[in-house]
Amino acid sequence: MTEPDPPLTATDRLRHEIVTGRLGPGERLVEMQLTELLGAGRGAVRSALVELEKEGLVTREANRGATVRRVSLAEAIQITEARSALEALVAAHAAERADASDRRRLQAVLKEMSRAVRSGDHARYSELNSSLHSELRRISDHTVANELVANLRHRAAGHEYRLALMPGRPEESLTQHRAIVEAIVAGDPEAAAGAMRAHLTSVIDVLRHWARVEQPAV
Amino acid sequence: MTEPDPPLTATDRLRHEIVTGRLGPGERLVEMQLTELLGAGRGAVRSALVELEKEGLVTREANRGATVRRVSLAEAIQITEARSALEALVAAHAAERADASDRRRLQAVLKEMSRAVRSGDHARYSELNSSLHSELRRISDHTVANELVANLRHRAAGHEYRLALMPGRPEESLTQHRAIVEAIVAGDPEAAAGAMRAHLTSVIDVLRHWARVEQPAV
DNA sequence: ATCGACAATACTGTTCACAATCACGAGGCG
DNA sequence: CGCCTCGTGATTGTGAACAGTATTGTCGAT
Repeated sequence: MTEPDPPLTATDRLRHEIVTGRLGPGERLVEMQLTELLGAGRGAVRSALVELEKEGLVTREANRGATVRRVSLAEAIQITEARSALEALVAAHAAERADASDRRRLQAVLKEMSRAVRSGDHARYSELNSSLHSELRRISDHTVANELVANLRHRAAGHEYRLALMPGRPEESLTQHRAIVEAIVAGDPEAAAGAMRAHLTSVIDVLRHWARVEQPAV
Repeated sequence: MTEPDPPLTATDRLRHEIVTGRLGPGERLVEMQLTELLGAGRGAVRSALVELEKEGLVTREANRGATVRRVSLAEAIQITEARSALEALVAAHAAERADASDRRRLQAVLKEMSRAVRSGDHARYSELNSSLHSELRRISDHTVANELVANLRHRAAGHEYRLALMPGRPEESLTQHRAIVEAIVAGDPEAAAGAMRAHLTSVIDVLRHWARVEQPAV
C-alpha cells in the first residue's frame, strides 16, 4: 500500500533475469527473442538494452548484438572497492542524521540478524541484510550515492551470492554490521564510515582469496 | 593517428551541448528538433535521451518529453561528496601503482599549473587540471571508479564552472593539488586519499557558501 | 467575466517494413 | 592443402507512418 504504482518495466524485468542468474554471463540477448520473454515491443527491448549497458550489466557491439556482461573477479573487486567508498559516505551521513526512532529500528534489525545467524537461517539473514541497507539508504538521504550503490550491487551480484555460503562468514559479517550500527547510533560519522569500510574490505579479502584459489582466467 | 576511430555519436554530441551549457537547464528537448541539431534519426535521438537520463543529465516524463535536468545546489553538493569518495579511492590506487615515469609526469604537470596560476591564465589552468585528472585516471587503472567519476563531473559541470572565477581560488586549489601529487610521488595511499578528500571538501565548502549567499530557489 | 466541455495541436510511444552489416560456409584457385 | 572470394542467413539499425496522450485554445452557458 505504501507503494502507489510499481508498473514493472521491460528494463526491470530484464535486469531481474540477469542479476538472478537466469540469464548467465556471455548469453546472447537477441532482440526478437526478448520481445517474447519480456512481452514488449522491439523498441522497448532496445531501450532496455541501452539502459542495462549503461548500468554495466550488458555489453553491446555494433551490428553484433548484446550479451550478458561477463564480470571478472578483478572487476568484482573494483566494484566492491567503489561500493566501499560510497557506502562509507552513506553510513557517515546516516550517523549524522539518524534520530531516535531510526536508531531503534536499526537496533531491532540487528537483533533479528543476530537471531537469524544463531539459527543458521541464511535466507532470513540475507533478507535482513537488505533491510539494514534499505534503512541506511532512507536515513542517509543521499540520493546520488545511494543510486550509484544500487547500481554497483547489481553489477557484482554474480560474485557475491557465494559469500553467504562461506563457513564462519555470517558470524564475521554480523559483528561488522554490529559495529556499523553502533557507530551510527552513537552519532559518530567517522566511526560509521570506518566500520563500513572495514566490512567491505573483508568482503574484498574474500574475493581476493578466491582469485588466488580459483583458475585466474577462463 | 594515435586515435584509431573517434566517430562522435549522437549521444556524445547531445551531452556536449548540455555540459557546455548551450542547452540550458529546463530546456525542452523535442525529439524532432534534435534530429536536425544532431543530424541523426529519431531512433538514435531517443536512444541518446535514454542514455543521458541514466547519466543524470536529462529528465524524461512519460508522454511529456525530455528536458535538460536542473541540478540544485544541494544535489551538486551530493555529487561532489560522491566524487570525493571515489576520487580518494582513485588517488590511493594511483599512489600504489605510480612508477618513476608516472611521477615525473605528474610533477611536470604540477609545475606547469603553478606557472599558469602565477600568470593568471585561467583557461590554461583548467586545461592542466584536466590533464592531471587524466593522468590519475591512467595511473590508477581503476576502470569502475573512473567511469563513475567521469559521470559525476558531467553532472555537476553547471555548478563548477564558476569555481575558477573566485578570487584566491586558483592559489588554494594549486596547493591542494600539490599535496595530492606529493603524496602519490611518496607512494602513500592514505595521504593521497586524504589530500584528495581535502581538495574536494574545500570545493564543497565553496558550494555551501553559495547556498547561503544566493537565493535558495529559482 | 468564469468556468467547463470540447476540439485542435504537438508531441511521444509503437509498429512495421526494409536496408545495412556481420558471421558462416561453400566453392574456386593458386 | 591453404587461402581468398562470394553467396546466404540471421540480426541489428533506420526510416516512415500511425496510434495514444497531454496541453492549449475556443466557444458557449451561467
